Amino acid sequence: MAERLSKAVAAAERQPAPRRTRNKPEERHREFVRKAIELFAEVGFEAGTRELAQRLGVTQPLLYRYFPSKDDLITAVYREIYVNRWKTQWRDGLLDETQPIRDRIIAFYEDYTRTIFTPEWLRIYLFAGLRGVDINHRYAATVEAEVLRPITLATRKSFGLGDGPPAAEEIELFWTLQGGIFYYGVREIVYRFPMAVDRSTMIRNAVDAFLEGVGSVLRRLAESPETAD
Amino acid sequence: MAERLSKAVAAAERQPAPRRTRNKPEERHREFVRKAIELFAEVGFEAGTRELAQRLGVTQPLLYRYFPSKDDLITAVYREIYVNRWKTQWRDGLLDETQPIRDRIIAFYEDYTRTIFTPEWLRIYLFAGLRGVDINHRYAATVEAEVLRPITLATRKSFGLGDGPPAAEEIELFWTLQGGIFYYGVREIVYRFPMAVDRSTMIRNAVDAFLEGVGSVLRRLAESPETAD
DNA sequence: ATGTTAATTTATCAACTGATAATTAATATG
DNA sequence: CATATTAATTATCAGTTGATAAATTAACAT
Repeated sequence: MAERLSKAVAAAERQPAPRRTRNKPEERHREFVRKAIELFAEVGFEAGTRELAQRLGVTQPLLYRYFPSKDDLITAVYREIYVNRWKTQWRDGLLDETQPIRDRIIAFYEDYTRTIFTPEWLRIYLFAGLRGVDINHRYAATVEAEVLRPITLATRKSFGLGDGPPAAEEIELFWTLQGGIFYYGVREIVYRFPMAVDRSTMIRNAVDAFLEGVGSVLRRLAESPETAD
Repeated sequence: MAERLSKAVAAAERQPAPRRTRNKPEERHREFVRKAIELFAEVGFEAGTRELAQRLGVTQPLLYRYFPSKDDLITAVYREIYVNRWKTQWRDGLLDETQPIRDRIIAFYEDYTRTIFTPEWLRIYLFAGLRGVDINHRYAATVEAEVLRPITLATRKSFGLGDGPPAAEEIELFWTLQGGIFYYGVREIVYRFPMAVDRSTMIRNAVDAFLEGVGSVLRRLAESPETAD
């Protein structure tokens, strides 16, 4: 399978040295990362540096002038996707009390899924998780601090409940909603299931059912003593 | 001179071939698959056949007496995990009307997560999904037919709603619950997050909130004409 | 033009990959 | 005990991998 491909590649590379024109280092750097994201999303991190070079129309050793090792390239990929694409306005929108809680949560998930429901975001996130890097830990901590805590507090408030720091059990409850929506994306983008319900409808129904039912559980948790610590 | 000596020493020290005793082919086959599951769960499918052979205390070419190719070994691994570990009693339990719907659903997720919340099950499932094999499609079809449809129908009934075939939107609603619980396992087992809430509590809260709120959405869907098709 | 600098290429390494052929030895069978 | 069978080994191949050193050449300053 890979043999035939490599043979074709070898034939193509035997060309009389296309001798690419030079580029500014910064542009190159960004270009490398961009194409690396594309490739890693398709194949995973085992993708060869030669394959990447070929897609860039460049020789393989050149990559090592810009990244000391393949791992450093991978790190740059992480930064680009999971740090640079985070929007601080998500938190702000969730805390904007001029809007009803339902609208705020739905608007957040509409925009959030627009950001992360791409092969690049989701596939590389799962690849990273399986690899055991700490990206996922750091990202989840951000989600909890910037999204789930605000959602929990805002929801509590909308039910007329106290506004102390959210208990672990409360946060976990909203993780279930987050996970349910996230996994819709995994099914659609990663597993490539034919989805019978469109994204917006799914979000609306999930949030409606959740908000309708979460009140009773939150009330119970507010009354019972904190068991989890 | 020194080289010749070291070469002689190396030859002498080259273990006198531990020469494993023979085993029955069937046992070997099962043993290979078992250890392959272990290895693939750890490293992924790029795990080397030599590493596997070493863990089995066996030479690498021997693997090819039992599996024509590495891909055939991987297929055997899939079968073992995702076909052989499926319990038909899950469906039966969900349809057992002598029990309240809440108890049925909680009991199901308790047992189901006991089966799939292992590194082997979850990691290999994600590896397979990223690889683009059809395992995940087939498995999801089973989940939908054997779990989500029964849950949907049973829940509908418990709310005194009609009992026609479930609409896609209804099924999708229960996929959100399924995905939320599934993703708890991914966070715990794959990402290795320190979980602040134990599995049973998470399941109970998630199911309670869901059942409390799902009624209103189901009623709305029952009244409005089928938009999704 | 001329020389300097650095971007890019060529050539190459050692380690590792899945897979095959030939050989050895343990077991069952007569 | 002799012999056939086959489980398991050794040896090896061809291809791929990440990475390094040295040679080349494009761009730019003078």
